[in-house]
Amino acid sequence: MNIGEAAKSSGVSAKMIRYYEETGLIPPAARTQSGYRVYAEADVHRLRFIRRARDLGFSLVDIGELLGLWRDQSRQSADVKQLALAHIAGLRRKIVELEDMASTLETLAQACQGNARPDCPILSELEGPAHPSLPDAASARDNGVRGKG
Amino acid sequence: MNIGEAAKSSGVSAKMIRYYEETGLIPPAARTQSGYRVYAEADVHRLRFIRRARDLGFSLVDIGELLGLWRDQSRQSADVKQLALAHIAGLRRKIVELEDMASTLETLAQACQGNARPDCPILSELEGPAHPSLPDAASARDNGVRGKG
DNA sequence: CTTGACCTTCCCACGGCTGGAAGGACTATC
DNA sequence: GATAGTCCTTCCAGCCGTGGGAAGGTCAAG
Repeated sequence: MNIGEAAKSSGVSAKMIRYYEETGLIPPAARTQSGYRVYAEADVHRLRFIRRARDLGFSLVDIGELLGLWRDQSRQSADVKQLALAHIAGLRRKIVELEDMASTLETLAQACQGNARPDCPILSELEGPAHPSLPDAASARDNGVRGKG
Repeated sequence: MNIGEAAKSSGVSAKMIRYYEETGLIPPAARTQSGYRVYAEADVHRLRFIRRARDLGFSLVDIGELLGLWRDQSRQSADVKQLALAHIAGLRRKIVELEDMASTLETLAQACQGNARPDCPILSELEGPAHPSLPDAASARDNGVRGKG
């Protein structure tokens, strides 16, 4: 099975498969005499695992650990759970942060007439926090949670 | 005022100030004879504007537009509002996406014993959606929250 | 034999920074 | 006025995960 087929049936692009191999997330694929990468069902299975973990927002480092636990028959489910809970906490932090931004902006947008005149509370707020009645803007910007941008 | 002072009093790092200048977000600063950048209060004011917009999650491209509107005395508040509303929509989309991830993971984590034994529904879910006992968790992921596939 | 689809490696770009190295400029102290 | 220490300058490289594309090799079909 060539990389294209493996990509199609795993949902991971060929580019990404090569990248994952290069960074050591997955072991080097077998090769044909001419240098083409060759994949077996087990490899595709692993790629699908990675894809699903990405869909759940895990970083590649986390996924490396998850793969290790997956392969380890003597693993403890507590270790997996801990990883998951830590990731959930990161997601929740990020959600709160974005929620703060969105709600602040919504308050400002509601106060903005949105007409042909220049005066705008959104710009006033950005200009300076001279509006004591409005909620604070969020301060931290990124805590490492992967989005899908 | 040197770049270090401007950085301190605006909350934007010196590195960032140079970067913003390089990318054209802000105009080139004045220079001393020896090449040091020099900043006036108005420059710091603009940097603070940028900082606050970043805190609200605006991209640098968006901030460029906001700066243009800010400077433009004949602006229409409708234009500012439109920008804000588009950004809010983006934030909300991302929040929903992260929320889906978090809730799926929470369902899985709750089903995981978290003990010394190896069996773990989290890994089972990642392995393949062939888990009839947890259909809700599986479908939450499939519901449109995929980034670029 | 040629066409076209695939594969290979390689580098570049994105956003939004952060860090560091090499070297010049300034200020304070001896 | 030498020296130390802190600031400033530019340039280069990396982070994360991915897409894009060039230049060239390989393979199957017509």
